[in-house]
Amino acid sequence: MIELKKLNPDQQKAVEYTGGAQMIVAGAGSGKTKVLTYKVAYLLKHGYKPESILALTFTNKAANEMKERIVELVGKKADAIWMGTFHSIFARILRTEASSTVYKPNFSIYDTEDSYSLVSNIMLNFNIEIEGLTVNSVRHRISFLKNHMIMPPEYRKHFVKSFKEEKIAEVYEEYQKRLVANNSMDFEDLLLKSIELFNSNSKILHKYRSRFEYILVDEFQDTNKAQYELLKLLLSRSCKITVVGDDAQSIYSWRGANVGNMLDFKKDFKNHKLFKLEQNYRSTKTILAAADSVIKNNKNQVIKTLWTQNNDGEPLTLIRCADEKDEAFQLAKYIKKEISKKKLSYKDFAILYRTNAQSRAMEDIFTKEKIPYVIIGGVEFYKRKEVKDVIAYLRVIANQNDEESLLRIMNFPQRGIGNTTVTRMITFARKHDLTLFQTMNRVFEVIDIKERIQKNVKGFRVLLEKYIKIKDTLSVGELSLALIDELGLVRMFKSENTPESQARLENINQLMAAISEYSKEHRDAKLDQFLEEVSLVSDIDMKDDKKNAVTFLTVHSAKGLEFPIVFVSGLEEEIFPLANRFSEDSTVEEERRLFYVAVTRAQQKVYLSHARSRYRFGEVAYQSRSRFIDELDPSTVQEINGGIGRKANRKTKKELFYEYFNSVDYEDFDQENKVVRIGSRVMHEKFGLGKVIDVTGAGDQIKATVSFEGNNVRQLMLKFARLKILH
DNA sequence: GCAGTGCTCGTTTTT
DNA sequence: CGAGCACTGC
Repeated sequence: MIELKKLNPDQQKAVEYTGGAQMIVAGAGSGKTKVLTYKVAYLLKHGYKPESILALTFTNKAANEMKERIVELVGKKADAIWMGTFHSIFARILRTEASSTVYKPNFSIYDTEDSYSLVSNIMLNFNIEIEGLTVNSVRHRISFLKNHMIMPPEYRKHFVKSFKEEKIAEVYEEYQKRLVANNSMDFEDLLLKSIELFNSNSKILHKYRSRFEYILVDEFQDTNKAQYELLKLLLSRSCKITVVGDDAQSIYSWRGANVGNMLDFKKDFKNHKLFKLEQNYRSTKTILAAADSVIKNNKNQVIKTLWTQNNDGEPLTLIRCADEKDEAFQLAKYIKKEISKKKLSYKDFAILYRTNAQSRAMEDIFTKEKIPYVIIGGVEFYKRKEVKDVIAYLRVIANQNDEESLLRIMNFPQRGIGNTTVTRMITFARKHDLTLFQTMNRVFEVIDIKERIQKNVKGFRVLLEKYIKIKDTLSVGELSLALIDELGLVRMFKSENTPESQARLENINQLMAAISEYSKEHRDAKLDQFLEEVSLVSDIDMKDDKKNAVTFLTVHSAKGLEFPIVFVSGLEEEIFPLANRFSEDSTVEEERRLFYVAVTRAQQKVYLSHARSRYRFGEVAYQSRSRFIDELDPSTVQEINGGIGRKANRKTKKELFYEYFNSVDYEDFDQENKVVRIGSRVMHEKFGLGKVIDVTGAGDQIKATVSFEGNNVRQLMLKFARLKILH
């Protein structure tokens, strides 16, 4: 049962208003998810059918959580609500309505990497070798254009003014053509093709317009032009829509998100009602004051005051560190300290950073310090090579037009179909207007391919066809299991027996576990459905909240989350704010909003850290501290002297070693001429401090037996081990 | 056609 | 520093 009494008066009013276009400006931690949840429950209570409500969120995780909470309030019927990200909802609609488009319902969804390789193939094909036109820059450009709804004809007409742009236009046109030929869409297409469909087919448009009687949008400040366009298309005359957003938390403009949508909304819906949620329930007064003191340096912002009844709380703690390892070590130290002091466990901590690369040092040190952690993002699970390879098989089995996936697996595992053969087949395919898959059946017609290799191609095709035939009779789980077995991947990785192949094997096993779990939960799910899910999940969606571990994640991934204690690391100029090659003022403002988001994730306490030097691009870079630190209201921060200089007397033995370890460059040490003797003290990057207990061999073959901390005895080849000899 | 080794290149953030 | 990548020698 829903009790509006559990809401504050502002929240209540926002829930109860159902008169038309509504905008809720909701500050960080002001209970916006709660309001949305109650609002949906309220709509259900007041006669809206679950299937007539469309709720759009930023991540699948947010959608799932919201749905769970609504189920708690109103029961199972909530399952019928249309709730998900823009991308997943419109993918679903496009599949249903595929017959009215040029696509077949089993279209593939290309991620950034797939789209990269498609662009790369096109550029190779077109022989484009122009200074400064890399595959990445072209891919970015295309993505940018699509995000801003500039299609090839318009691009050509208004933006092509140089030779370079002419070439980009050619690639862009071909890219769009190939996507259609591959029966595939990239992320942007999911939105753009939906718009196209609605604009070209009024029957379908009206079907959805009348279906969705109420639309709710979360994180409205991070919607892009196409998304806003879709909303406007779907709205009927009564304009029953609620958008929730906070301009101070707009951090996705690089992806085409347009805060301007918040202003446009006010213009486009003259009769809209504006609601504000300004009471924060999450953080301490000090944290809010600190966040506010920084964000107010932005020129572009809607002034609103966020207040809280929570305690003052502790000041933010600023930690100075020698370098990234020292930083990681100090964060570990403070986590241990907090746990021993307060009733907290590992899962109450989050370490935030600006770029994924920064997690590496943290991982090393936390492993050494035996602190459990989970990483969100980085090399995402479904993007790992071996995982993508298996997925590529499934994609081809589902959609034979998917040429990018077919190319991926053509010679994986190796079956004697090399580049030359593939190039010849593609040339043949283009000439005869066939797909690559069809060409495989006519490989005997392709000149210059040896009989032996023709056989290989035929064998590959027979393999695929076998699975294509049975794909609808087996569950996704059974199908994948049989496939993996036939490909012999497990055997392959086992026989390689290297650490890398071990890791790959692990990933394959994990993938199989995920697939069979999916199969169990979705008894009659078809392959297409599973693949769609896989294409649109993000790592944050897979976050396991039950595991007791410190969370490592980027500030972007942390959006919408909260933790009792938050560490914002790497607060250095060029890192946070990140150096921008095409620097414009607005980017610094976005970085500042990002900092605002980071700080306001915390409930009780914020630690800030910055390092004096840091490995970047393989060399040591000296860092100056972030301007955001200096913008903080000094009364909210307490600085402690960490790794550098003073107060060294307080350091533990271990700390001193870390510091020593980090303070010496390898070059300073003439390791060649240093002699390792029994009894030498050495430092190893992974194993830490140790003592040599035996030395054998001569010349290149010298091996040392070293006893490291924690009864860890290892034999190491001096040539490779890069031991630091301390004596 | 392919494996193995030098090379170079480049690193934001993500649906 | 490390992951992908083009080149080289089989």
